[in-house]
Amino acid sequence: MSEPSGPTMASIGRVAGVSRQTVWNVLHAPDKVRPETRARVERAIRDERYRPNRVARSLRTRSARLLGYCMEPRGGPDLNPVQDRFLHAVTEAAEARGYHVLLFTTQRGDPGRRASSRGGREDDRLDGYAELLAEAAVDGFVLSDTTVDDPRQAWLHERGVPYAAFGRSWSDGEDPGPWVDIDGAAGVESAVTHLYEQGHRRIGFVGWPTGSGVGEDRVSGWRRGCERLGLAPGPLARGDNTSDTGQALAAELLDGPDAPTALVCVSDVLALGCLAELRRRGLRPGADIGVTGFDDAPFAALPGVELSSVEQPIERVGADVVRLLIDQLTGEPPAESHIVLAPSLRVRASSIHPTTDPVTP
Amino acid sequence: MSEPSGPTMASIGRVAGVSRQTVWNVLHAPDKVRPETRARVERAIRDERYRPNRVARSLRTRSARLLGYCMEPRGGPDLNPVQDRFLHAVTEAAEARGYHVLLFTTQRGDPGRRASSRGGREDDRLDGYAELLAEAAVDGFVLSDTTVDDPRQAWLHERGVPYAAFGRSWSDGEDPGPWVDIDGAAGVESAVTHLYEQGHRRIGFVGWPTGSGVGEDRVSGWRRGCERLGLAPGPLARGDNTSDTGQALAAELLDGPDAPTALVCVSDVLALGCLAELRRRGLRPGADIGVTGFDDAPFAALPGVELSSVEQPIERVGADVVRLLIDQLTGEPPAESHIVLAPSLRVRASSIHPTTDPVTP
DNA sequence: CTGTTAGCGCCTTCAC
DNA sequence: GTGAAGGCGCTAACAG
Repeated sequence: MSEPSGPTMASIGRVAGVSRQTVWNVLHAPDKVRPETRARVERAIRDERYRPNRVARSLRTRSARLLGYCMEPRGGPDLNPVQDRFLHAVTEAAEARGYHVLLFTTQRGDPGRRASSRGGREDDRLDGYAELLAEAAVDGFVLSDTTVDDPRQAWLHERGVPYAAFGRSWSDGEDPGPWVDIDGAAGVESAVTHLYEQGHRRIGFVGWPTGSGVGEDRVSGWRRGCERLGLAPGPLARGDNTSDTGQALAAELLDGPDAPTALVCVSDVLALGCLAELRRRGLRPGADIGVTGFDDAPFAALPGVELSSVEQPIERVGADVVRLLIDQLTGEPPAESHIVLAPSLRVRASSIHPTTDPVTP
Repeated sequence: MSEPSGPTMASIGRVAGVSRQTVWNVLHAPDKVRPETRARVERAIRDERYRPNRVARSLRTRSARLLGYCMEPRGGPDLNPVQDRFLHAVTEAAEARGYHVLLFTTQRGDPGRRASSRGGREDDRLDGYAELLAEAAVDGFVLSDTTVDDPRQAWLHERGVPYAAFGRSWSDGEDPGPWVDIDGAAGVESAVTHLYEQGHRRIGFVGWPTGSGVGEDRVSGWRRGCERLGLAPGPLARGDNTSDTGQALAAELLDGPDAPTALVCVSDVLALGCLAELRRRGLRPGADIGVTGFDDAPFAALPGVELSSVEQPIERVGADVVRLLIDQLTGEPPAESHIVLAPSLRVRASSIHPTTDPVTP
């Protein structure tokens, strides 16, 4: 059970014939040590394969050098490719600054207290965020999948807990803390512009139900794009984020009074439903009706799908979120606290009008 | 900078008018404390929102209660839905036993030493696994995406580092350590059986290049299934895991001497390519040619795809891997060290023969 | 049952 | 430049 516990500063000191403080100096203030001594200590460090014990360091410095990240359970088939890439980016960026990511989950939704499990009496058992904090297991949190007025932001802000979020808070008044987000409006607008260039003049929008900050942001990009290009905004249909809904909404728009020749969709899943509806009607995506999605989900690039989509620079988001968070932890002056990154359209067959495309000389 | 540091055992003891050891007893050996005293201490713990400091505990017990997991960078569009779900399952299972997951990445492939970055001189800088170990930052590792004779297993085994893997080692002789894996052969065999029941008698296989343990396991399930059903194994084609390759392989098989009426594919990505080739030829998946995939990737369920696929019980795998690992850490008697779980076929349109299906009364 | 005592490995003044 | 001493918060063996 009791492992023979690796080398310590003391053991290195013994080997090198110096005190453990000299070992510390060699590691943290090398110029304060005479070259011969330093060489001797460095040699011992290498021979013994010494590495400072992270736990002991954390206890002393009161910093675990760990960033908490809550994994939301994926309900149903997850078509969102974002979480994986984001986590990888966050992990890599954190490592570059000597931090690691600690994963956790929460069963109940909100952070804060929750009812006791025994007797129904009020209890102070704390949920995931509060628990890790109280245990001093992490120094701060990385948030993602933030929603309108996300309770987590306010909760963390009130307690002065360092955090940084992927996704703005969308709150009207308050500004709880630092975030990085994608400029969804700009992304959608670029899709509108692209479709315009492909010859479309009647561009519809397939969106989510009202109330979602992300969704309204994207709608506004569609409106703005149409306006800028001198187009009357085409018809708009809304529904929840499933491809079945997308199919129904596409049918609704195509059968409506002023049928669009192109559909800009708020998500790839909805866009996929649109593609299905086009196929059902014998219409060719791109050639007959232009379609674009948002997210650049993995399936967008598949043969037989070939969906044009707005791609989010997730790796960049992860790196920036980590920077925002760790700068707080190290007391660095916060250069900026809100970062908006521009996404870019990936053009595929679903939005290319063959005749408009100047391929043949 | 210096946070006013939350409550400690000592401060709780002061509030409750007892020594900090009594506080410890209340937490770890409640029956050793007189009920009144205990009540007083418990009340103080709640009032102060005390939670034991994880870092201090770790230092003392020499156990970080952290499991390391290396995030492999995803090359290109990742169509594999597994990592996300697996990580979530692992995190949840770990939490249930008081552990958390620590994420890290490695730039270089193999664990072990790597060349110095300065001067080319041999250096003892250690990579991700070794580093976390030397720093005592984790107690063990969870592996996934293991390959044939994965170097990580041997490396960890040699050093006596606790670990558990998702994926058997596929090594011929040695048995480096505990793993959980999916019975790929059984999964494929169930696909063969299902296609047989749909009326197919000539069943081809679309596989990966030889040499992959996972791939050969699945091929063997196809052979076994055909044999058991008294069928001569249909034609076999191999290629790398892209849907373009899948399309080419499907064409090869369908144009070959004894064209199959059904295609069992080693992966969903290859199966998707097969579906594309069928569509190109005006053949209907299911009705004309049965197709099955493996993994139950998110896109398999999409409308317009409807691919039958062998689904892996990832959540179960995650839970079992964690159990195998933590049992080692706590010195529990290892009940078993190799767990093989049965996957199950999810039947969708791509493998259902309409006339064979007894729907109409 | 309760309190005393001694570290875990590191960081950080302070003397020599 | 180098060494000595104290403490972060917890665990654990031992006395009272």
